[in-house]
Amino acid sequence: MDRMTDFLRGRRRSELTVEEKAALENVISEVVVVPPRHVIARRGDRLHNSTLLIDGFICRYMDARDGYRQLVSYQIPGDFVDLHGYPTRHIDHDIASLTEARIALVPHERLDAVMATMPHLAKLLWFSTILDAALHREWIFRIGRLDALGRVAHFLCETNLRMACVGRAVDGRFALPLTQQDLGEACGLTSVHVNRTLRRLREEGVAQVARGYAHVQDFARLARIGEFDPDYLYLEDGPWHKV
Amino acid sequence: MDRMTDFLRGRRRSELTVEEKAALENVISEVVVVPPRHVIARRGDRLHNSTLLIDGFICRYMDARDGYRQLVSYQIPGDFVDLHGYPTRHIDHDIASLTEARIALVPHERLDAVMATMPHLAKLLWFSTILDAALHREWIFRIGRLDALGRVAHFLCETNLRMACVGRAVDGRFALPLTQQDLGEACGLTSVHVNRTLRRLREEGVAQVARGYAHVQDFARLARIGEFDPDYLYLEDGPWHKV
DNA sequence: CGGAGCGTTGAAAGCCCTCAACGTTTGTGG
DNA sequence: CCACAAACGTTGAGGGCTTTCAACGCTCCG
Repeated sequence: MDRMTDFLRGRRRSELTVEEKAALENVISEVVVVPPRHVIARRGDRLHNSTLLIDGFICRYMDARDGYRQLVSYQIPGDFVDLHGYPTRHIDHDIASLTEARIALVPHERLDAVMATMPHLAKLLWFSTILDAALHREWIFRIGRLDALGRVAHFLCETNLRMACVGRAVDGRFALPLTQQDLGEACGLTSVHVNRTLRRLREEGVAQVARGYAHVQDFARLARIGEFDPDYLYLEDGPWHKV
Repeated sequence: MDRMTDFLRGRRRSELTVEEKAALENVISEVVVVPPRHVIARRGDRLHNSTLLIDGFICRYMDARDGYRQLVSYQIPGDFVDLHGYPTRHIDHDIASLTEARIALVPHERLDAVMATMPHLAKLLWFSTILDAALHREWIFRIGRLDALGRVAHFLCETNLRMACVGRAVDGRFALPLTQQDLGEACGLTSVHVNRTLRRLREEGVAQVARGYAHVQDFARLARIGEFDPDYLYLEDGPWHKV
């Protein structure tokens, strides 16, 4: 079925035996399709499954009192959406689809079996939640220390590499189905200022974002603007290390 | 020796058998003392041990180009400092002590043994790294969506509960050995503005921070200002739920 | 073809930063 | 125990980046 093909694809420390690959396919109980802009889970929900994203975009966010929200993460194909809900049995933020999304359900009992019998595979699952935490830290840095131009640039660098990693970016072009409002919620900016910032990047020939797609024309310059270092993505050695 | 006494203390999902407690004590190979304001590990280092903080304060941070830094986390007694370095074997940010700190070293081979033979305990270790990620998400929210007053208030709420959890806060009073510069680096503010913000909290009788100590006088109001919901700390039912 | 959502642009206001000066505390050595 | 220096804390004034508010154009889909 190959529904797990993109899991940890392109990342270091992701060597899997044949048995482990088979075991991974078998943790999936079913695959469901979620419509775009649909709330998948809410803060406080109890979980008995975790979900792996096969296709589409999903975001995780927290609401503020004033009605605005803050994205804390987004998931692309190959990402577990809420594997952290396995040890906690509970989620502490909201989850919603951005596009139509195909997600695989993974019952927690099956993960218990993996923990009990396949420690190396269990460690890889743990690793994938730790990648998430590494991304969170980088987001703290991005929002806490960079100005608007840097934040958007950093966001685009990260997304470009993550998409390339799972074979969904070619020559700096990739799907980016986020509105300027969404981008603002990810970067701690208003949609108006995101608009002005994207215009600057466009006018300087660094990157273009329009109609659900992004085109990074000058990755090196974008990375400089965003003080971006791909270290935290734990990428395999490959063409991305040249940037 | 009881060096692990504070690990996951006061958190849900932290029920341990006698054997597991003993195993936890045995993962420690040695205890070392680190002087204040001392760099413990640097971005890019390879790790063969993880460290548990027994006493003192430690912070984790990332440097920006302009010389400023962004704290991404700080650890108090009972926290693992870099357990995430076990699955990754590598750290992606800098770690330094704030005060003198007693830390326990945990060789990764011993964690391999736990993974292979004690899946329930392994799941608790995983859980503790997931608590870290939950804190990261809350920091993203804090910095991305709150103004200066809210950020500092949220920070104080979090610290108060975490310190209370390990028996180090009484009646809203606890050690806070961070300078205003440090607080700024944690909240994405300058030390000057932290100073003005603390003054406002002091003048309104909500909280006082001075000389390495904090005193939260009105937790409920502080929580309202900081839009603080303790859900993400996974606290046991207890007096903290009254706030 | 019409409407709703999204994107774009301008003007003005606000929050936080920068710069600068001075007061206070802490720690060290005489 | 005192003197001194360095680090930390405090306060004011001015400037800049981002937000807010408002209007209008564009795109996409029913």
